[in-house]
Amino acid sequence: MSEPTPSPSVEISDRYEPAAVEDRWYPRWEQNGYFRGDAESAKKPFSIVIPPPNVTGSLHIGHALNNTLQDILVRMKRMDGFNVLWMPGTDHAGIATQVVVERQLADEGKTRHDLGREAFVERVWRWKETSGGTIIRQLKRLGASCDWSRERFTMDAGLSRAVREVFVRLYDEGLIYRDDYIVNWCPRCQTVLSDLEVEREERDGQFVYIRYGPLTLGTVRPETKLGDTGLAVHPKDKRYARYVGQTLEIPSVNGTISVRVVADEAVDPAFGTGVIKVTPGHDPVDFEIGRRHGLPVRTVIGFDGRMTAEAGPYAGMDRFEARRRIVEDLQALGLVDRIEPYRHAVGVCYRCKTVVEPLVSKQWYLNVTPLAAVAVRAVRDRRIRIIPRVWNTTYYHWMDNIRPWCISRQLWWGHRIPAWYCDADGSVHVSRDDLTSCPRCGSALRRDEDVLDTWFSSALWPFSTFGWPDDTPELRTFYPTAVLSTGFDIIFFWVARMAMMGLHFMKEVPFRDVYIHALVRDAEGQKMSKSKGNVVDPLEVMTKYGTDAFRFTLSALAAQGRDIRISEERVEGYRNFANKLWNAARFVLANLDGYDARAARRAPVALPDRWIASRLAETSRAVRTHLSRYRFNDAAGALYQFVWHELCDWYLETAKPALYGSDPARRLATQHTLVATLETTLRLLHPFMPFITEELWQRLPGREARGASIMIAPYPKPARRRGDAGVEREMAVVMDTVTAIRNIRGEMRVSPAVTLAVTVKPAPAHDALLREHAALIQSLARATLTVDPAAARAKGAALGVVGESEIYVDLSGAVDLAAERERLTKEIKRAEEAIGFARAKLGRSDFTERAPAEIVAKERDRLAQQEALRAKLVASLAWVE
RNA sequence: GGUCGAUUAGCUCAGUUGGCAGAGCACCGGCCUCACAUGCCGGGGGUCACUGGUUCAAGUCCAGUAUCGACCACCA
Repeated sequence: MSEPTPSPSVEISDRYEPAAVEDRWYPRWEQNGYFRGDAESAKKPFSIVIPPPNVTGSLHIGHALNNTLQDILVRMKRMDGFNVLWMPGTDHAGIATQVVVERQLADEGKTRHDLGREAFVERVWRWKETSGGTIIRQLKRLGASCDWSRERFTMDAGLSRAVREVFVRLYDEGLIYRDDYIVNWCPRCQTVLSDLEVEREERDGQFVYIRYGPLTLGTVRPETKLGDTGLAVHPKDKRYARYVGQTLEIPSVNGTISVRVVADEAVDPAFGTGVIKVTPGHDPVDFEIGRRHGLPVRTVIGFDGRMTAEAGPYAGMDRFEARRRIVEDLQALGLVDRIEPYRHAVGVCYRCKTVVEPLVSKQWYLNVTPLAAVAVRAVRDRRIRIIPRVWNTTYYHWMDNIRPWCISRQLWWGHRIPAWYCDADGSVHVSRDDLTSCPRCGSALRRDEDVLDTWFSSALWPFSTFGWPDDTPELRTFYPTAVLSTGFDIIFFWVARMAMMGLHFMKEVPFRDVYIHALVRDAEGQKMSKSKGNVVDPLEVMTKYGTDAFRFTLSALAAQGRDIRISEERVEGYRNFANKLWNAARFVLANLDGYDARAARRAPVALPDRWIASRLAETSRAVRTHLSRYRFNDAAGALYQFVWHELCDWYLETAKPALYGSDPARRLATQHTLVATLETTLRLLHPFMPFITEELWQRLPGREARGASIMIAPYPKPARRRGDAGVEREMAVVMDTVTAIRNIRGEMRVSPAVTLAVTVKPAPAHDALLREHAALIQSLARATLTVDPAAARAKGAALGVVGESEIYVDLSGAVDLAAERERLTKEIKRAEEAIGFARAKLGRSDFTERAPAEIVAKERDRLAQQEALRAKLVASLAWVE
């Protein structure tokens, strides 16, 4: 699938240039079918359904995060041999989409009513066909390995069939019903909203105390006074007990009105005067009270937000204007007792922030209570695991207090409710098939005008996309899905409803894990919003720093439980990481002259080779563990640490003397380790950085034997034995020695160009080891090294200590005595602090007696070590003086 | 009003089951050492918000306080 490896490495730029690489690989992966899930496969399935973005949407940072995380999981599992399906698609997004097209019409000076329903819906479809694919293209740019051959849309034929099937079944079960109830009405959007679609906003208002005959009560909505049909007090409130049951004739702005006084638990006797006016037509609480006590509904505000004819002199007036006028009129009549400023939360429309008007209207409802109980049990039984677990409480709380879901919307764009009314005999028919005449009397039927809440179809997504209600291979293979990844903001809107619908219709959870990722904020911790202008555009970031760098940033920041702040500096850092990897590969490729994989496999490996293999095994193990726990940041951190600080900082440096030296076997073994380590590292990194890893993997030798793409190569498994502890200890001695020498060089300000003369007086246990690796140490520390158990510190030599070994760095009189003294004093102080701490601890009998033996032993070791170190340093300090 | 979370280096944040605090960036010093200056080497810097408690041992567990934040909510 690719050209032969370009051999002369000089052609490779010393900067990683993401654009060309990204353009090259994605189409090939897709064309080769690597993204496809196979419904007939015998392999273990691993499926995820994408949270379908709105067709109107374009990729924002939240999408980028969520889809990056899903892609990491999916790519990892695919490499691990699973039959992976990442099911993509888009949501028709009722209001959002309708508004977009209505706005277009407005530019042409038209409204949807000018077109009529059919033409309007047709126009929305046209818009969807031409402009609806934006976000899909952007997801591809992100590298998302969805099975695009299966892409679905919540309003396509199959899903619409599922929606209708569900509606009919729930209706037949009596769970879907029609009711005259008080709803949240948005006068601007001209539709009902579900409770979830109403947001709370603090607004300043007035608390107006109005005289109601003998009683006084406070209200923030005086205009609803016109709809009052009662007064209510608490049943145990002795102050007002004598009025309960009476009907009072009360003078008001529209003449005398009669209201009945009722006693109801909903009244808080401690708030205000302890009396409330009951306006069943315009307040949810009052509506309930009205129902309980048989108070009539009186509607004084209409769907347009203006006062109705019922409002008499105020008819036609805007509801807020009416509020002001009524207060004035009440004051004129002397009916206002007093007015207090009042700040309170009002319900506003989630889309347009218009104050929602509670109104009584006939709507369709789904009684979710029985479904919720089942869905709660699934989480309690851990058949669904929510990660992180803190969200369980939120889920339970909402589910336990769930109220009927208002599912009808007064829109045109959406799944039209499959209900027909016969005006002749008054019958209602809900049907899977479109009806034309009344099954009962044969008269013409009128179809319900409303559509379903957009979330109704989303709730079916995990099974509707697999072909339900048919019994398909897809459904059998991929349901339930492995994990659902999403933000906490749609736990109620979507996750809870999928759980309910999935369990109800499939008798099985829709997903085993729910991973709730953090919310992405800007660098100042502000929620991103267009109005604030602080939106980070993923596309710009990808263009500037590369997709891999962006993806790696997101995963590195994706710690559980806290919001993410993204900043450009951070992305830049991971751009550098990609560049580092690129250059490491460039180094490897530039040093493969004469490399013969078969011969190399027989070459004897040395300490650094075994060390990096051990570290790589340990890193693979860590990455796997972290990913299995959705700890993306830890996985990314482990990879970063390994690649930069172990592979590049140490192994590549140890490789240089071996590659440039005169021992062909050593050179061969090193080449082999370089190739093998890099190859494995690329596979380990691939889910995080798909593009650069593929590009480099293709360039490494031996590709033909490994397969066509890194995407389908195996995900690294650590060898059975974990890290090789012996090798790591030995390498640590070498590394510590190098560091000690470098440390002296740095502190004494010796130029890196100077080769230092170093004598090591080794600890007996490290004598052979240090001799064996003297050449390596010399190369890494830029020094000439003499290992001599009988060595003594010479004049003009600085002292370093590694464990039991002493290191003398000859600075031949150039040693700055003051600096050396300062350095030694600092180290003595550090040792003494450690000694003091250890002594205090060991001095307490409760510690030595009660702490586990190994902890105590460790403490003793530490003390002994630090004491020896201090002795050496003190002696050395005397020598300097 | 209810619930939950946060408080760790100058900044942004990690810190899985309690066992002398870590990263990135920033900062200081030295380097264009033949993969990389998007780099290399070295360094400084923290009473883990506060108060108590449990424990041999607390950033980690418990209680309370303060500050910030999120979500839920029918006190009109």
